[in-house]
Amino acid sequence: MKRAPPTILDVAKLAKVAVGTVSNVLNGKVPVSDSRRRRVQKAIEKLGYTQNILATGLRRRRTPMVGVCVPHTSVAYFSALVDAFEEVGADRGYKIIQVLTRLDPAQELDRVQALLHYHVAGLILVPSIQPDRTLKALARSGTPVVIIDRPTGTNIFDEVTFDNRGAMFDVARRLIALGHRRIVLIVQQPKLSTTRLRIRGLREAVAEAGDSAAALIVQCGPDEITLTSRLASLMREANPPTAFVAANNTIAAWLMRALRSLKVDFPGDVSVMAFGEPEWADLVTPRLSVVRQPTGEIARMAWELLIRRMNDEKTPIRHVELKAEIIMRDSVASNPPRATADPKVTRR
Amino acid sequence: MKRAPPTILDVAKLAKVAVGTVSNVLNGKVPVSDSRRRRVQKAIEKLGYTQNILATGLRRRRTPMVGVCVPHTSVAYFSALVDAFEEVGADRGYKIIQVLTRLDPAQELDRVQALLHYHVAGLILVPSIQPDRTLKALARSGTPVVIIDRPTGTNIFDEVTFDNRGAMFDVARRLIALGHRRIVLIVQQPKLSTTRLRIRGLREAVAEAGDSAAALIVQCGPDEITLTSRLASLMREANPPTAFVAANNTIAAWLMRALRSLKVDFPGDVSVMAFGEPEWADLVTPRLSVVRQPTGEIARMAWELLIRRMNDEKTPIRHVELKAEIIMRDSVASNPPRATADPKVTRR
DNA sequence: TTGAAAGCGATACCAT
DNA sequence: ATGGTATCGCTTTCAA
Repeated sequence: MKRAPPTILDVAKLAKVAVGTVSNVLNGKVPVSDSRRRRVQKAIEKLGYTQNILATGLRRRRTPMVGVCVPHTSVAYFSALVDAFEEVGADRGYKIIQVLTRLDPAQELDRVQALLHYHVAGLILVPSIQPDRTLKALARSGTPVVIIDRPTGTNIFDEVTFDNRGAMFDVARRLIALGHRRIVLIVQQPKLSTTRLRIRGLREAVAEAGDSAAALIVQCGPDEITLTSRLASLMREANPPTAFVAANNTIAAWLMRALRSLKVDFPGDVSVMAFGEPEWADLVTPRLSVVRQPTGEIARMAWELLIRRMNDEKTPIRHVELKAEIIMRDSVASNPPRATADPKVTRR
Repeated sequence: MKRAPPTILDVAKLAKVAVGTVSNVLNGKVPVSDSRRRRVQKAIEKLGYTQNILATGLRRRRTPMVGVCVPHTSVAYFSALVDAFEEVGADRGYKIIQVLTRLDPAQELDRVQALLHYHVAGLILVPSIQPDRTLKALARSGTPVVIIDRPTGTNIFDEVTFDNRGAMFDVARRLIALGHRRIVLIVQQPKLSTTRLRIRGLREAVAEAGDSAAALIVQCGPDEITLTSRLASLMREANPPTAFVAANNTIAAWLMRALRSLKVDFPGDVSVMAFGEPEWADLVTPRLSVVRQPTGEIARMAWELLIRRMNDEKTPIRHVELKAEIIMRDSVASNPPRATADPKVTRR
C-alpha cells in the first residue's frame, strides 16, 4: 500500500501555488499572504506531507540534527550525560542522536565522519585517547563542536570539562589527612587527558605531604580478572596501599569484588573511592564514597555553547571548567583504624 | 580555511572520466576498466573526496544507517542492548545511531519520524506503552523494522522478545516453593506488554498454588519517595507481603533503599528479586537475585532479522522468543525463615 | 565499458 | 508577495 510520499510539488499543485511559496510557508522566513498560507497548510494536512530532510540538507548543506558522541553507555557517567542531553536539547527543533565511539580512535573517527557526512548542525564529543585525526576532521568540516569531559589541550573548540586535577587533589588530601600514606589510583587509560590531570592532582597532594606519602598508578587492564591479580600482588608487598581510587563505576565494581575475593577488608584495611556516582553507591556495604561529576550542568552548559556557536560560527572560543563534588561515605575511614567505643579493641 | 568539499564532479574532471564512471567505481556494481578505475581512485585520494550521503540518499531513497530506539540508557538492560548492537552491527557498512524515546509515545513518534525522514535503511525499536501511531508510521514508510523486548501483539513486524511470562512464572513458583504467599510485583508501567505478561505469569503461578497465595501489583510512581511511602503502608497491613520483584534495576535500587529506610530486613523479613542484571547485583548485601535477560542474544538475533529484511523486504515475518535465566542469590530466602545451625534461634 | 543527461526533493534568487 | 528556474551532489537510464 505504500506509494511514493508526497513532495513539495504535490502540495504546490493541490494548493495552486508555486513550490517556492510552499517552501516559504514551511520555513516561515519569507512572508506569505494569509489566504495562500491557509491553502498550503490545508494541502499539507490533506496529503500528509512531510519534508524530505535529505533534500533540504542537500540544498542547505546542513541538517537539523545534533550528534552526541560518547564512548559507552555502560559507564554511568556517560549514560547520565546522554540522558541529560536528551532532557536539555529539546530546543529549537534539533534532533539528538547518539553514536558510540568505544574508546577506540578509529571507531571514533569513523562514527564522527558518518555524522559529518550527514552534515549535522552540531556535535558534542567526549574525545578518545587519541582524538587528533577526529579533531582535525572536525575542524576541517567547520561544524560547530563542543568538547566535553576531556580537555583536548588545544584551543580550537569550545570545551566543558570539570576540574579533575582539583577533585583528585582534594580527595588525596583528605585521604592523607586520615592517615593514608600509600594511595592507589586505578585507571583504564593512562594517556587520557582526564587521567593525566587526576594523576597530577594526586602527585601534588602527595608531594605536599612530604616523603611519607606515595602515589601509585595502577592500570586495570581490560577485565576484572586482570585487575584482581594485579591487586593481589600489590597487597602482598611489604608496604601495601591503604587507599584506592577508581576512575569510574565499572572499575569501582571490579575493585570491590576483587577486594572481597582477596579478603581485604574495607574500610578496615583499605579505603575506597570512585569517580562517578552510580545508582548503587549508597546501596553497597560500606556505602561508596565518590566524586560526583556535575553531569546535568555539563550537559546544560555544553548545549548552551553549542547553540551559541551554531548561531554564530565565529563567536570566541570558550573553555568552561566546572567543579565536582566529593561525597564521603563509609568506604573511607582513617588509617590506621582509630579506636572504637570499645576500649578493648583499641589499636596503636 | 574551509573551502567547499570536493564533489564527484571534481573527481571526474581530475580523472578525465564521466561522473557516472566515478559513481560506478564508488559503488562497484557496474564494471569499470582497470585503467580508469585507477585514475579515479587516484583522483579521489588526491582530492580527499568523500561521498555526500545526503545526495546519495536523496537519489537512492535510502541511507546506510540503522536507528536503534530505546527509552533510556539509565536502565542497565537498555544500555547493555545499545552496547550489544554497537558490537554486533559493525557489519556491511551500516552506521548505527541511537535515539532515546523516554517512555513517551509522543517523543517516540517524534524521534522515529526523524529517523524516517532521514530514510534510514532499518530500525530497531523498543516500543513505548502506546506505540500505535509510531507503528503505523513505520508500517506506512515501508522501512525494515525489528521490534525488540516488548511484543506489539501485531503481526506486521519481526520481533525478538524474551519469555517474560515464563520467567515470572518460574520466579513466582520458586518463591512459593520457599513458602512465600504474598508476592508483590513492582512495576513502572502497568500497560506495557511485557508488564502484562509478567503479571500473567505471576497470577498463573499463584493460582496454581491455590487460595493460600496472592499476587499484588504495585505501581511504583515516578520516584523513590513515592515508592517508599507505598511500601510503608503496604508493610503495615495485617498480612504484609514477604517477597518483592522489581521490574528493572532502577526500581530494584529504589526498593532496596526503601526497605532499608523502613527497617524491613531482607532476606530475613522479605525476599527480593529484580529483572535485569545490574553490575551491582552481586556487590550489595544481600546479593541480589535476578532474571537475567539475554541482551547479547537479543541484539544478535535482531540484527540478523534486520539484515535479512533489509535484503528482502518480503521475507516472512518472524517472531523469536528467547529464554531468560533466573539467578538466585542471597536476597531470596525461605519464608518463614528456616532454622539456622544454631538450635536456639529456631523459629516456628 | 563509457559518456551524456534526466531526475531525486527541496531552497533561493530573480524577475514580476 | 509570488512564480519560475537554476542548483545542491549523486545515481541511473539510455545510447553510443
